[in-house]
Amino acid sequence: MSLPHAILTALLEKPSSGLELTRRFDRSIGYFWSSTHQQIYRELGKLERSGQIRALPSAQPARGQKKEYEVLPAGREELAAWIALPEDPRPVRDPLLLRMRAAAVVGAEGLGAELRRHLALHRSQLEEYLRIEERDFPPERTADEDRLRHIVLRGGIDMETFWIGWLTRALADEPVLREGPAALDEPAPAEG
Amino acid sequence: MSLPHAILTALLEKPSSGLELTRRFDRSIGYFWSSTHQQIYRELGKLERSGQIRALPSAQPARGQKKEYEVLPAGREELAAWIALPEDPRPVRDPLLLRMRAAAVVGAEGLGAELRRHLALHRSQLEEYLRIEERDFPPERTADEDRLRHIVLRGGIDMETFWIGWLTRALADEPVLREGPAALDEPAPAEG
DNA sequence: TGTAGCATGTAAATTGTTACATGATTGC
DNA sequence: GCAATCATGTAACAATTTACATGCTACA
Repeated sequence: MSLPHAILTALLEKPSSGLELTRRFDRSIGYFWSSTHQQIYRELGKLERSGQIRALPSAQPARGQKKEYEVLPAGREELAAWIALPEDPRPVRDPLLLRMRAAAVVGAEGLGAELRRHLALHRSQLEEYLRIEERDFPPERTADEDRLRHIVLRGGIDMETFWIGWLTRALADEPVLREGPAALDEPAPAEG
Repeated sequence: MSLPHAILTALLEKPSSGLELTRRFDRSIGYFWSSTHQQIYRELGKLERSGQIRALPSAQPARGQKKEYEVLPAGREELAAWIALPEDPRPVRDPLLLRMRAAAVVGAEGLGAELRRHLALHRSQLEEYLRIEERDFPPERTADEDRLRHIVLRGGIDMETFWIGWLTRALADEPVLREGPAALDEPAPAEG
């Protein structure tokens, strides 16, 4: 149950409206805690009612009107307390690993193509992380927050590297995953 | 939405009752698709009503009585079709990375201890996977299903290895994570 | 004035979690 | 008989996803 904490973190980094938060949950914060605008608006309402955030005075209370929030002391305290709270790693729940296990009983038809597709996606995500690293974390920076944020980004980099390595090795080692994605002289596969 | 597929896979590997499935979702299948008995019973009901599985004839329909299920052809087809279905990797949602990002704005008090705790948990999980690998996948085995299941297990091994590497490096590099679990000769540091 | 895009929301359905309830079987 | 354990479930709630609804602003 970390969505409120993700929102508090984002708002401490920079006071924002719901839509601005939504956009930041598509990059930045969103790289390790994804969310949608529906969840965000609902949670902003809860956080406001519980006195952890407030709308900036300038904001109109009308619908369709931009409404910016900032974190109150109670919210900051809640966040600091949460950081130290013991919480075990989530049990893994990964559809791709599950599909491969299923393939062991009903056949790997079509799985090789999916692995190659995922490999491309992870490579592209890794490239994006590396661009961000180059842009935001030049070697000379040493403020505490920068170093911690850099470690977080390295988490993303290492995770993508893990997927790329695992997928590459699986495809290289395993003959049953080597079927072509579609014959070259057939019409292009439809995309939805 | 993969729980039904996880159950179909588990039942194809071996027809089972709800409780037996629950136990296998605590190890084996559960290493990459976790679930609880409540979800499992609910889903078994749905799968039975939709004709993808059936209770074995021997099973009594009484409460408290063991009831074993097996997969019907429709279930096997559904599973085979699902394997080839394009499905993007889930967006990451990791509380530990989020906590570190939060620590960059409100301070890392207590976070180092959590990282060390997680490091120990991941090391122990890795050891378990390596024991399973040694026991179930000796070098000479070469059946298709065994090789695929071995690749899945290697996914778990590589993932734990990634976490261990990232945590180790973070703890080694970052001074603000080096606080003791509680200072031995000081009162607990106040935090504003 | 109409339409595209910005911005904030509501509603419903699904999925996942936590706590509890009930019946059967086994060993004492 | 009774307690422990096996086994199957219900109920209530929380989190997440998907689809839709509404109001504002700019601009052609």
